[in-house]
Amino acid sequence: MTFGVRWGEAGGGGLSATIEDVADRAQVSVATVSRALRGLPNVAPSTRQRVLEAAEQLAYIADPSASRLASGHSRTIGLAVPMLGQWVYSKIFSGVEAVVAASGYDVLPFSMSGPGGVARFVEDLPFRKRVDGLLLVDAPLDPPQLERIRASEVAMVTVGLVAEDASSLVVDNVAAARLAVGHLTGLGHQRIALIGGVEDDPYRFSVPVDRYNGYLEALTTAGLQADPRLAVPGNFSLEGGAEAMHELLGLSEPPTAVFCCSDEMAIGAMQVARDAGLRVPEDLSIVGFDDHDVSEYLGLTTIRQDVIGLGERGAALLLARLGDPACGPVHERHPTRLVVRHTTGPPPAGLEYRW
Amino acid sequence: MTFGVRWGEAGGGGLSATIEDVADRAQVSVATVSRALRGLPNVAPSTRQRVLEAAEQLAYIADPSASRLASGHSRTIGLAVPMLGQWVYSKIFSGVEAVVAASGYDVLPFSMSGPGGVARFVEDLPFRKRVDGLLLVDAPLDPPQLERIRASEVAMVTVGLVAEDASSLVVDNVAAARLAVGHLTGLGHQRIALIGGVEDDPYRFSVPVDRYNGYLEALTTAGLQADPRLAVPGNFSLEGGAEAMHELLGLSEPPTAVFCCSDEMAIGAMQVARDAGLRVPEDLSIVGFDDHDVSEYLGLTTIRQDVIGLGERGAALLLARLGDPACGPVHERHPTRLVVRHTTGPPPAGLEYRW
DNA sequence: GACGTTGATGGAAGCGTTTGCACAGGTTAC
DNA sequence: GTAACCTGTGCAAACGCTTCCATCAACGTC
Repeated sequence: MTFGVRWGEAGGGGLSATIEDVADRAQVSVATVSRALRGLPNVAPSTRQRVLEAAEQLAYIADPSASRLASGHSRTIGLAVPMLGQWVYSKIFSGVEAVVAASGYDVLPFSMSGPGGVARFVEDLPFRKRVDGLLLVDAPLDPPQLERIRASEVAMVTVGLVAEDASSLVVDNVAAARLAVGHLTGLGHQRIALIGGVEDDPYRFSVPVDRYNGYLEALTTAGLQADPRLAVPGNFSLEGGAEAMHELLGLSEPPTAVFCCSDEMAIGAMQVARDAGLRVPEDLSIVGFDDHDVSEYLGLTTIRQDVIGLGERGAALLLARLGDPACGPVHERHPTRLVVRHTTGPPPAGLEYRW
Repeated sequence: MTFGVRWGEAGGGGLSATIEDVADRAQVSVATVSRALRGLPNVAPSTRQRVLEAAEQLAYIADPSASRLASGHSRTIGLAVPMLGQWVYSKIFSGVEAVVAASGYDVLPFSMSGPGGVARFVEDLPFRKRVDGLLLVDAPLDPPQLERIRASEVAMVTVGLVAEDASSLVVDNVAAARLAVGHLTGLGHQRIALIGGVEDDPYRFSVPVDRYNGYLEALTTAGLQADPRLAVPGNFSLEGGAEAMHELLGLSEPPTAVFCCSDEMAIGAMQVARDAGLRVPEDLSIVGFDDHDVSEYLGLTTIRQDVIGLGERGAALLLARLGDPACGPVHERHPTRLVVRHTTGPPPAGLEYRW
């Protein structure tokens, strides 16, 4: 047992006060301290006051490990994303962190891009015994994998994929892509390329697939035929977008417009196009996806989605679920919208009657 | 006590196995299980083997709360940054996470931009009792604040500021800014603006101040006189950079070159300049700072610093310190370099003899 | 005035680990 | 052949909380 007196009003210096120190100082039992500090009922106001003062003077905070062990709750939520450091996920992260921190929970990040990738994540379930809830973002999991995660018995909210008995938050990537490409066909473009995900993606992320399908649908709607040579992988990175654009420009019949599945790829593509002497949008139209921070300043026409909001909402949903496990899963669709800026326009006149 | 038999080879389904279940199954005491699983010495190879198998069959993992409580170590490091979601910090984060995850530690993020900001962070010390070590990034702390954090007795590594008895990682922002501005003076510019931090920054972040000083030094070296109207705040954001550029263009004698303290601000500035009909670099040269992902593709001349590496190195330093608390603090300076791309050139000829 | 009721409190048993200590048996050193 | 050591193991006491249960006083109620 430690002596309360060690904790001067300076509030620091040495070992940390325990609940017992507070109890001694407030002249009550540890049980009462625990109740008083957590705002539980059945504590006399005067007692609570005394406990609060004692805790304040000792600069006491409950040891989370002890508290977790005793209560069985970690007051922590896990956030698993494909890759920390990618723009979209860092924004989602900041949204999550803000909401979670405000509620007194901790957030524990997991990057599924580490060694072993998603498979390793599902194999190890590294969040086991450390989180109360898991926010799983854009993880392309098959049913057995989902089942394995579900068996770990943490509350789950998924973003970007739907899993029964977990709440989910999705954006309709198919519709959004259709919208973007429809914008191009509406302008009169007939030769429209797509810069998408990874070729033979081992992870089978759904985002690029959905956007690709939306692209196809929009072409069909416009009565156009898809040319497979116009759909090239861009790896969701600037470099990938640039390479893809190079490839497209090398075609015998290059596109008059490009739909890029992310703004990063669009930026890479745009730069290559300009380096090649093409004017955007006079010679080539470009549409992106995400509405990256810089897109507005680059004048990039794109599909806007509120990524920070996605993180905030996902976190809120998860916290609500933890607060009341009875409430069933909800499935929400988050809106996207087309933001027309200055990288899209009608196809070059000279080309219009080439076909 | 639970029966080992509940844990089929399926490895899941229901409550989680405890160390006691493993002990029962391996026919040893819990103490031996603990030692065997953690690779401690004085365990017979055959025993260890048996324990490992039992643990494997039960899909056992140690409960971190219990382990933390008993051992006094959380095997967690805290990462405190001014603002999650800002490009620089999300990159540092991803560097940290990679290193920390590989070593089996958890990382707990803190954003100092939340309610109350840095002051609140120092007041509450939210990482208390939850981390073994703290990686503190770009926090502008005064000595009493640093002292308060030090009193919380966590190992600390700082990035972007120097604190005695904590290891630190800094970049020489003064020299880097000098280099950037020296590049402009070398090209013949005489009217060089600076787009910097926040006016009367309540946080007193050192980064903008240092870069400003480097700017002044470079001007002096070139025999130029600083014009206070040419130094405007840009808030380290795209929007701020854009506004700052507007302000600069409104001057009776606008600059021929601008040094921006971050690439984001440079991008905003560049866009405004172009919208105003200025060609970059023919009419206006722009230098940034950071080497943002998109900078290469925008052709932005900038100061490159390896932010991911900063995170990785900081994490490694912290882990080393935790592994061997005896090892003294180290202070490292991380290199920066000027990357000349296509946004800088000589000042417009017509203007050279205006002054 | 005896009696359930309610509110405030304390005692004590966990929670699942780690770790200091004790101990048995087997070596090695003289 | 005894003393001094290792090695491998188990026992049990922490670690600092939460929470069930019992207790006790004060309060109407009939």
